Amino acid sequence: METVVKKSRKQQIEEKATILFQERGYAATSMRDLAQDLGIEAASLYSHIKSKEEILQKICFRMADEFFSAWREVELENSSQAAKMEKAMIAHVKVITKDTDASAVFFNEWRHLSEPFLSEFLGMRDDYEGRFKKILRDGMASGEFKIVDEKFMMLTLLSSLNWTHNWYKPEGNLTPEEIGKRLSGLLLNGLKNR
Amino acid sequence: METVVKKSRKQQIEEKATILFQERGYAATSMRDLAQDLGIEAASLYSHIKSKEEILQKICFRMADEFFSAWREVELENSSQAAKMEKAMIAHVKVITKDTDASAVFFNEWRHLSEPFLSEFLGMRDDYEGRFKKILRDGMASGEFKIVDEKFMMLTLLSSLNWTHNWYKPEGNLTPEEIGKRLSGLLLNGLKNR
DNA sequence: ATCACTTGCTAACGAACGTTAGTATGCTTA
DNA sequence: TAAGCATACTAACGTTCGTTAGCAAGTGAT
Repeated sequence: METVVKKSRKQQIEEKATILFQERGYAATSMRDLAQDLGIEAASLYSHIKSKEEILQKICFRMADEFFSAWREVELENSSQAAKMEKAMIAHVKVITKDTDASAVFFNEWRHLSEPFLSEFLGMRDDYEGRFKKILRDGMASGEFKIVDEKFMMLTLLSSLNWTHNWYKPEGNLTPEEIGKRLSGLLLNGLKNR
Repeated sequence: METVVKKSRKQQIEEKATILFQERGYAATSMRDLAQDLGIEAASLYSHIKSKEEILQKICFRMADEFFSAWREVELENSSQAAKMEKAMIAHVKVITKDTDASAVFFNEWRHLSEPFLSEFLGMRDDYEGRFKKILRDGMASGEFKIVDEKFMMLTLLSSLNWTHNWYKPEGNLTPEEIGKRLSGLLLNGLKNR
């Protein structure tokens, strides 16, 4: 027996918008496109939302929240920096794969945010990247990692992680957990001292 | 003494457009924006170009050409698959760093191409990715590389390479050659049998 | 001196854009 | 039964979009 949860129209709008923003990009998606996909008139959208950009804001900041929330369990890991990094990478991939459409919008369309949202967004991104850099720094300080260019390593690491939204398929044979493990294995193997 | 090469207006248009497309995205860049940056009227652009999309096509297919051209010297490398992969990665980074703006457009805006250009573009991308996969396959067949998921590895590899356009600065302390070397070192270390 | 080419303008086209105002209908709750 | 909320409509607003037509001035080559 299934429990049918009725989604509010507002939620339906945001979900459809996420798909369209991902497929065509924010700027190339019109409110009339969105309305048509929902079977209503464009003007009717405004009974539920304030503006087109509001939808983008919701998507971007909800994803940001999820990345930060997922970090909580990362902080619990204290055995080694390698273990901590693996946990961080797995957590990151889990968030992405839970909603690849929203992730694509998050990664590709944030620049269409207006101020002050843009600045807030970039601030959060800096914070998040800083957490990865800190693990690398701590690992190098303790001798666990080779000395490498911290920023270079962080960028390479995150680029591999963040690309997963482009190819992950829930029906594929790799679970999010396994993807995170493989990526950390791959990228940390060349990094570890032994 | 400097040699001043006068650039044709058409070329100036394409260069400015590249910058704007990179900054704001193709769809969010208007012909009036572009014209204003050049100090002329929007209508005047059409004395030099056929359409907005023509500019995008030029950028995308010129970049594609450069990636394929750079591959020629890769084919000369036959000592080992690891050496070949390193050469491929260096060549790839060199192309990206020679024009990071055009690269950004190439990577992010190709979906705004109309048919048949879109299909042609995707075909070329498949071809190019196939070349990386082949090096991996050959390396695994010869025992040089560990057996891994070929597609997964190729995607991870290319995502690290392709992200460089986002952070590379010509005035930085890393040369394109060194970036390619470091990336191949990092990603291939975990891959090699030893 | 003429021709061709490059470069640019003004004016305007039809289409699409995000959004607002005002109204109507039906459902749920008090 | 009344109130309030969710939902959707038609009509239209002012703006911006990519693009075209037609014209004009300057430059370099023949």
